[in-house]
Amino acid sequence: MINFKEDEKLNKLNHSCAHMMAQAIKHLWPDAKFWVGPVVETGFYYDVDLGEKVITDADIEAITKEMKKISKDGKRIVRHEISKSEALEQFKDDPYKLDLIERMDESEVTISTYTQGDFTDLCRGPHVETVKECKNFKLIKFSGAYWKGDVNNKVLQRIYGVCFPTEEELLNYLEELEEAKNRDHRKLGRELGIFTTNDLVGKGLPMYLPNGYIVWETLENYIKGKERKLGYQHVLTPPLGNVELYKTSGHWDHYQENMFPKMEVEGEEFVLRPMNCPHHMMIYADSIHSYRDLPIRIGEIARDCRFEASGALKGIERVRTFCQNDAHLFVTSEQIESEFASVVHLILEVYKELHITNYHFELSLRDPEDKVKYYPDDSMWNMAENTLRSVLDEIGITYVEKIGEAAFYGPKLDVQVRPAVGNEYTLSTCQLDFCLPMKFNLTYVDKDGSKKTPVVLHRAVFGSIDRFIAYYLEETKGALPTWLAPVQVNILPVNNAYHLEYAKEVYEILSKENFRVELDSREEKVGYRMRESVIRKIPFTLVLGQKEVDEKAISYRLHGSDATTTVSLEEFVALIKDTILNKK
RNA sequence: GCCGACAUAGCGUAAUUGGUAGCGCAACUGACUUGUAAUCAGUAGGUUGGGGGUUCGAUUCCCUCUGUCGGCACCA
Repeated sequence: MINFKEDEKLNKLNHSCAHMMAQAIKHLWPDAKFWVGPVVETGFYYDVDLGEKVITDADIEAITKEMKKISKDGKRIVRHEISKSEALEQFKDDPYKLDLIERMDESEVTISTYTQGDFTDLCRGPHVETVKECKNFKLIKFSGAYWKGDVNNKVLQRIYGVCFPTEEELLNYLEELEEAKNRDHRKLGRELGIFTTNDLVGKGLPMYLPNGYIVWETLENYIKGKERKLGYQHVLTPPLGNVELYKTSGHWDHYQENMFPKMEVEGEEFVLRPMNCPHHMMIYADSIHSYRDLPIRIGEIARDCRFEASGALKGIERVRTFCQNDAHLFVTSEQIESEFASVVHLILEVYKELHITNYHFELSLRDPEDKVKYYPDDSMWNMAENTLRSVLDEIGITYVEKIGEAAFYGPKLDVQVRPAVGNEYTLSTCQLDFCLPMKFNLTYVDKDGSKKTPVVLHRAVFGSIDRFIAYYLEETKGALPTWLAPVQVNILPVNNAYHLEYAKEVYEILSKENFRVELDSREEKVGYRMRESVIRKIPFTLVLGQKEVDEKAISYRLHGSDATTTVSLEEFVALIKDTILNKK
């Protein structure tokens, strides 16, 4: 997908188009006040204060029409450099612009404006030569948006759009957007029988259907197998706990409003757990540990419940209950680097095996200015952040640093991915934590017999199984690789009267190999059954007729291909085994 | 949660100024006996998301609740 922000040419064009949109809005609503109109990854937007006025579909049409007119008129876009006092004077009627200007320091930035015809906007630029270049645009969507992103502020009207140098590029892009909707996991999830929801059960509480559970179970077994090989031990802990547990960990203070309300039973207060760290801390605390025992790696596919804002819920990507592919590694300070590296390597290995290439790393650091959210210990934070940095640099992966994105207890490495529709999100994570072990007084006995506090690494390779399924459905456009496919082989006898017996033989043999096989012996034409097999995205569809019966062979068609290949049954079994092994 | 839009059969959709619901696919029944993306015919399926109001009459207008979608905010 195109990134408007990073493409220099598109960035400039879209920025100019944002100005043109503002000009059109000013023409239609002369009292409109403007906040900012930046270029983002998905195009441009502008935040506007229209007083009580709320944008409608009809307004978007009117704005579009006015923009076309402005573009056709083709005014030049002219830059002026002005002093701060001039800027304050020029924008004296626009409180939002004044807010921007007042925070500018003349010695550091050149204050500039861009003018096209009757419209001038405060802007550092650059811009295209004339508004004529902005003619191939489309206003995509609109909504309310808090001023400065703060819920306590006024809601401004935000309009998003895209602009391209040519009409062809614009149309191609709009088509891509349409196609993206077809690989939205919510659509695929229903079509392929992966999950469903029900109003009576409640929102954000998906139920996995038989097909979905096959995917789930296969992923779970895969990742637990990987973890076992790396010395992880799996446990099973309850999905709720005493409120004191979360008060001790600090989660209660930080995330109370995002937890389901506590319930009182026989004088005790419980909450549905929003994360598993405290339970795993208690597992560690269950016995006395020697430095020789470390690292101790506790893993669990663990169910959590979070009271997510209703507006945040999305398919199985963002839900109110989910299962994390969680683990906590209890290590000595000398082991931090090697264990962290081991987790990064595991993530890289899993992504490679599953052919995932579309992701990037973010190193989430604390905002030193934020004294409320983060555990107050500068040396701890510096040490933790530098450790993660040095390991990442040594491994040689590229990453972006994000200030203020760390967890309250420590910095983290996040793997970010972009869904078919919507905002980027975190898939895998690995977090360094010096905090919780102290809060729970966890210890191990060191060489000299003294008690030391272990360091904890929180990590999740699949993030949550739920979210991973959402992601992988979209990555594969619903054509899940054979090892995950709910049905791996679909057998179509050409004519039941002559070929059903052989088809049953093949079915038995493949089933004994533990492949997930179906035999479609309905009295329908092969074309009809083939169509259904393709729609269900079954990896292998066998067509068995007289030729195959005579030759004791099978003919198969691979999903995504329209070619048929005929091989012996033995060869076919070997082929599927190989396909499953390679996660293709 | 906030701003806005939407909600018609399992899924996708239609209904002119308000006159009580059509269609396609899927399902079911029968015929056809089939060679790689749709054989033909028939049947059944709806308190138009729930509740309330306006009206002689509401899928249509108003209120409300629930849910979904697009953004915003949030994301341990």
